[in-house]
Amino acid sequence: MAQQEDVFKKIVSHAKEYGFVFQSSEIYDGLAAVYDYGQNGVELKNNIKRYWWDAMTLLHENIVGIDSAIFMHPTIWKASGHVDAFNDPLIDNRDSKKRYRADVLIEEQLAKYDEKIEKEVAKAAKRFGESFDEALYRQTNPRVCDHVARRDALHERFAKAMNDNDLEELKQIILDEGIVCPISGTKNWTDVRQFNLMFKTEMGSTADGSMTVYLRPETAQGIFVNYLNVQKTGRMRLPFGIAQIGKAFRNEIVARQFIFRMREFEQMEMQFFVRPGEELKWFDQWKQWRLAWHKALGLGDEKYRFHDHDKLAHYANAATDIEFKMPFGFKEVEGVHSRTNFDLSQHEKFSGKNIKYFDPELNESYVPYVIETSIGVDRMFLSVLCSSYEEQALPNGETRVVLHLPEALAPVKCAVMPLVKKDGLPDKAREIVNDLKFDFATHYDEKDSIGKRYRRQDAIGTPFCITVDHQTLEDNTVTLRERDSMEQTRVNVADLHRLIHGRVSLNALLRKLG
RNA sequence: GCGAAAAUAGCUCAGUUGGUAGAGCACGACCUUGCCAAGGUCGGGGUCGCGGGUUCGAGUCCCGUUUUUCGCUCCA
Repeated sequence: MAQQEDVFKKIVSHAKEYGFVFQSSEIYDGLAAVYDYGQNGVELKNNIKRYWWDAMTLLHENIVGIDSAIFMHPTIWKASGHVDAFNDPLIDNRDSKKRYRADVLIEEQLAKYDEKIEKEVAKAAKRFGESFDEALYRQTNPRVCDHVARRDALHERFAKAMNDNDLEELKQIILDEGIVCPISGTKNWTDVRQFNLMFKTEMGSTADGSMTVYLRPETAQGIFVNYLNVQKTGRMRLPFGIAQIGKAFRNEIVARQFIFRMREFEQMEMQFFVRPGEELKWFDQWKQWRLAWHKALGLGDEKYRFHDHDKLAHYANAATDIEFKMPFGFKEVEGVHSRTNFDLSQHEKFSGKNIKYFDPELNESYVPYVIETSIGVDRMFLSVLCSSYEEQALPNGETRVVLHLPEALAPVKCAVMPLVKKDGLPDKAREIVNDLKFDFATHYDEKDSIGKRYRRQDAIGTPFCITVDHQTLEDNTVTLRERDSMEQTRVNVADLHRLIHGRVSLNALLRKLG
């Protein structure tokens, strides 16, 4: 394990050293859990997105894409449940280092009063031979009266504090009630803090005319609120899907593990709209399709597993994660959720608009059920990077660092290099670059020894190196060196395009998916 | 957010009891060479994360802060 974490550190260093990922605002000491993609990282990331987008929109005639805005009407987040679910008043116990939801602690205290009251009333009922309700109604026992009064007062005070979002009052209630940490048994509490996981900003430039808007915490809602626009203008029939790639933002309490959990991240989401009752069939279908998409990259089938959720979110009736074996363990890369008709029904309720789908075959209207596939671009990026990284011992006793990136995803497809920087070889190499550059990301490099240049390309995962030597000037052939095997073959310059294209195009990858 | 550790050149690191900031690699120029990280010469690059304090003097000691890593916690 320690060794694996060591490898992870090296991968993070490698990502920086070779222009894949930089920390945001580095020269200003950085910004926590925010990262920038460098010159090679952006290419790899774009290739991942293209692979996903094409797999969705080209291979499925009933899936189309959209690009919705990051800003959305704030009521959308009330409808989706994010405003309530993402707002928890939290409090820490300094002795046990445990964190609790302040409202839950107080609710538990209320429940204790209820227990006490119930106990006393039951005792009274037994003594006077009354029913429980009769005894409760009379409330003659002063101890019961006391508990009831305190419970009701607490209830009122708690409700007001929650309604006013009064965090100081919540803490005061916890102190006044003498609530202790169940673990440490102490009352050594921090202040109550609000952890709002949604970023807020103001829309409208004047102070009084502005409204609070949120940076979306997921891209899905942009699809839900547009589903009927797409269905009608695209004349879509169920089942159909809408795909979207875009940024989402979460003000995570703890964001760690490099780009695995960031505050600003990118999602690739596809919402698939189906008839009620057919959702679980489609859920299983999408689980298989999505796993096939991952496995086609050839990162290693054993590195994937499903993790079915036991505890389902309020909107779901089935959910699974596709987990990938990162250096720090199996981690969620993608989620496949059966979201029922929760989101669409909520939007119908909150917007007051009819957003039912008319099914011409059944001749009836209904709110469709939704299967969601949601994958984190950055996590996908990390899984590709981690599984590609190798420190390879060479027969000559040296070590090379090589990224065995899937060839279609590699940021640079080929590098053209003159064996020596004289005798017209650079000119010939430039000529080849000027032909290949229209179709492939092509590097030219004449600096340092040829071996060093090969290693540089290995380090960024370039699948092919093309070397121009003196023989090239005579018969127009070059050596084509493969990244993984380091083997060289002599090929005609005229064949380069075909040979490279056959290996690095997304087409080959997509065909594996049918 | 709590606790622990760390922060010195692009990278990896050294820097003694406090006394004028170093190495290797990388980078730039030139020479030599030519198929898997070659050699030589010269050069650029650091207010030692940031801010205070102690001291004649702080990379070094103290306090605060930021960032990173690890553990806990959280993840609708």
